[in-house]
Amino acid sequence: MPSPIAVIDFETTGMTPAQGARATEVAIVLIEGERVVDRFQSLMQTGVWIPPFITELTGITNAMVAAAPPAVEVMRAAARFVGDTPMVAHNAAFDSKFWQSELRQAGLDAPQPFACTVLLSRRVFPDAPSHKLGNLTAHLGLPHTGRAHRALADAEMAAALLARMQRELCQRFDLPWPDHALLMQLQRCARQSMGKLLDRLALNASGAL
DNA sequence: TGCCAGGCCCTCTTTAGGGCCTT
Repeated sequence: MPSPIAVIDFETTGMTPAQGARATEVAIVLIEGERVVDRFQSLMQTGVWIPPFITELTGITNAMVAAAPPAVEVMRAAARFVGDTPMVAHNAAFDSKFWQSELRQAGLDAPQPFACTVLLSRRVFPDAPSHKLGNLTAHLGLPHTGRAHRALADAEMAAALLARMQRELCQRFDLPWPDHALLMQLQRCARQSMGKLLDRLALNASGAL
């Protein structure tokens, strides 16, 4: 049984917590292999104003978050949901910063390691015309999961993309189902060294080494 | 009501610049 991975997506008021941006919605999809085994989703109230262009992008309004539970409450529930499960996000540099920032403001640590589906997809599908989440999932023919730029739909898309890449790695290199540690290793490789790493793993898997 | 980051990767590179990706 493949070990679980938590795929997360935040909607926010801006690009970075360093400039005062806060989360407006979080969704987490727990997957084991290719199977979604659990989901967590909630809007959250931080008191930070949502600019109109963000509302246009996400559909999330100031009225919606005003009626949502406080961010501290939501993040504590999210942390309980994730536990120590390793995490994945599409452009993890973005979501991991909000994960750390929102948990810190809720008085919690964020010890979970993050792997990134953007970095991985650039390795696994280097010839894809675009590595934006929506474009890439459409290019690969993955199922439509709902309104783009809502947290749960995007987390489900990223989870489907991750599973597709893991299956691709299994088939292409005759590997066992790649775990989070291997995904972390792959995302850090330059394209050539990724090939060498996978060749070595494939030889290992075949018993040749 | 609105400002606009940062890490990664590629290449016409490495004493750098520009594009991609996330909201």
